[in-house]
Amino acid sequence: MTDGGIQTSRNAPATLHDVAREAGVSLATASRSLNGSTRKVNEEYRQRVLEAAARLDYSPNLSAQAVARGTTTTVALLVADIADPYFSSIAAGVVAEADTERLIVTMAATERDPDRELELVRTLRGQRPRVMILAGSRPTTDPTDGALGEELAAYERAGGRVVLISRNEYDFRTVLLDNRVGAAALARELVGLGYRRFAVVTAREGLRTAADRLAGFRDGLAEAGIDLADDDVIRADFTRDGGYDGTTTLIERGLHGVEAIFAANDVMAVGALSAVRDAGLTPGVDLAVAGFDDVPTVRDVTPPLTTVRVPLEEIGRRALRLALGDEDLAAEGAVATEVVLRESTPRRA
Amino acid sequence: MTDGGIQTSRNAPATLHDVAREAGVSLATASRSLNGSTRKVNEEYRQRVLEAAARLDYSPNLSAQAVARGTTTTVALLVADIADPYFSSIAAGVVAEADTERLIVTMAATERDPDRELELVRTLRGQRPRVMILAGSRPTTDPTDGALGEELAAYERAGGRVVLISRNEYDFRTVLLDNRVGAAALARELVGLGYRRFAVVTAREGLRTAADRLAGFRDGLAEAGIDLADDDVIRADFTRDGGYDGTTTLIERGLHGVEAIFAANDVMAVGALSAVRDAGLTPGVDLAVAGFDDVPTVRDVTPPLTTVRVPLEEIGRRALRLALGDEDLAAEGAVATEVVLRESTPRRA
DNA sequence: ATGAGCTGGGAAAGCGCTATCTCGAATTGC
DNA sequence: GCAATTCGAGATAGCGCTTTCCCAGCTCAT
Repeated sequence: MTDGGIQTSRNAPATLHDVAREAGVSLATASRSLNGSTRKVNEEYRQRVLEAAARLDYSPNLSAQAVARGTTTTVALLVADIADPYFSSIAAGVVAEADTERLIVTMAATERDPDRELELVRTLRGQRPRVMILAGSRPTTDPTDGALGEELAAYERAGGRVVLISRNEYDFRTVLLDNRVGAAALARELVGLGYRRFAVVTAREGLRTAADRLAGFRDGLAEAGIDLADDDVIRADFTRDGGYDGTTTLIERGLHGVEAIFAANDVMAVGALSAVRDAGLTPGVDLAVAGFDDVPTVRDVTPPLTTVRVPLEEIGRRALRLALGDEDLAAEGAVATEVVLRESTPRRA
Repeated sequence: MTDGGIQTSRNAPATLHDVAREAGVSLATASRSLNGSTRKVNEEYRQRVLEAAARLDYSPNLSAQAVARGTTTTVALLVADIADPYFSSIAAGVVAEADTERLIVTMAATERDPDRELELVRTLRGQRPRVMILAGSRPTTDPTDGALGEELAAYERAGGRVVLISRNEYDFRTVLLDNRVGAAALARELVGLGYRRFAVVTAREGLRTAADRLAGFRDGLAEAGIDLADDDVIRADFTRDGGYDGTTTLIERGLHGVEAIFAANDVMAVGALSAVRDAGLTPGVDLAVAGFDDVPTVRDVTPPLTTVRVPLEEIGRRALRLALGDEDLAAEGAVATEVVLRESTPRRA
């Protein structure tokens, strides 16, 4: 063999069978000793097995266990984009909670493509995960024509548990964030600070989360008798660059008295901040900016960003607990959000 | 049964056996039709099987396949903290590359705890992943006393592939970033901009990556005949808050002429920026700040951060390709880094 | 003593697949 | 026209486990 190493013989990993032989007990006893089944096993035997396992560096084959038991210890998590702090925070929560339940998380990225998402669900279903968590909003109109819903339903029929994060489109358990209420509260606060003329930079038509936030913001303004002209709603990608571009567009076409920008999520808001600055204006002074989510970085941008706090990691944890059948949670309703005022929206003189 | 739903009978998922029966062919033929084995199967039969599979909403049980084939399609990825942009960027790269290879990624977080890391490796080994990627630096002194190395070696002996990212402690394939060279280049550039007195905010003793970056920075300064006093090296957590705290400490104890701070990674640098500001100074004007990594957010902080770009996502992709046996990569050596000068380190008058 | 009732180890039947092997039928060569 | 091949479907032996099921050896009440 061309394997250059010394003693690098390719040993197949030890099987339970090997352990049993090494310990001089039956396969059944070895199995029982190593995973605490309902049945007791003589302490002396147990020790022998444990030692043999350690000696052989045994590691149980999870696939085989899954096949034999008919159930896995896997959680599947789908997000739009792993590098986006919104999703990575949620993912961190899911992973943390999974860890306490000794579950393993498999992750995939949909890249905001419904077809991809559907395909990923199909593949991941093959893993027979105990739970499947889908984060990230879907288009309000579904180009795959309900195929995703059917796929998920089939998965649940087979004993799986689906949890949706912030998308109440189908009839599955859902962790809802109060996008609408949060955005309304933000609008109210901004009005309270003296702002009267607003523009909104949001996602292109058809993204549920973005739509709700816009609607909520309108609600809040309406309470104060302020109307948001359609012209003052700019559509762009739901990303940092989208925020930048949308804001640039807004500024170039002329602000016409707009005093504050509401960006439908924080990464857009951060882009907006940079766009404002690049246009030669001072964010917070010439033009206020507010976002939504309170992702970790927004307290470190300048000026620190006013936003609506969403407990992202908690949402991840909650999604998993919900899937695992914590019914208290199911009753609790939407996750509360909280307006966080920072210097990007100073009180208006 | 207490199942409240209409027609929500809990159907076990269809098995290949069911598909074969439905299609009126043997198990073997069904298997061959659904995954294109080496053997041909009559087109008419194939169609029948495919249709039956669709009708029954069949999804192959990956665990069973893994057991039967003796090999999985899984990649295990260990990172310190999923919500940290450094790791989430790398993870995004791994996931993207895995996707093109039709591999599934399972992710876990070590939370920078070597014991946890070891335990996670043990658990994940049970999955028999094809590849195991460990990102994130380890202490230079290993509290688990080489146990991790042994565990990984055992895993490789059993046919797995280990890839380390930015940690060349063991004898496994590694994606090395040129921390030392990058930091030296940064130092050189800063000197070129007119800076002469530096402080470094870095991780506590014993973190490889941080140590290399410090050493490199010293190298670069040394070329210009500048010495970095030990007093001017502040140790703190390798996180945003660590950067903040370390910088605060530095400022409180008196700057004694320090003109620029080098933070050993970007999240620390971002914390440093905030600390400078909170101390009543203007970052970039009163005190320059530079970081390392070029995580996405640093172009949006104010002033935009000078840093050393590390192609994080590319590193993730590369790690996986390397594991999969792309030997060209193995020969390529460390990943190149590049100094990116931004406004947090303006030319000194 | 005796038989009913526990204990707890071992044999073996799966779990849902893949891959080898078998073997009849169709194809080919001379 | 008949043996020698080739082809491809089906039976079956695993893969590494778990979990019945069986049964020997006990204890204990009668």
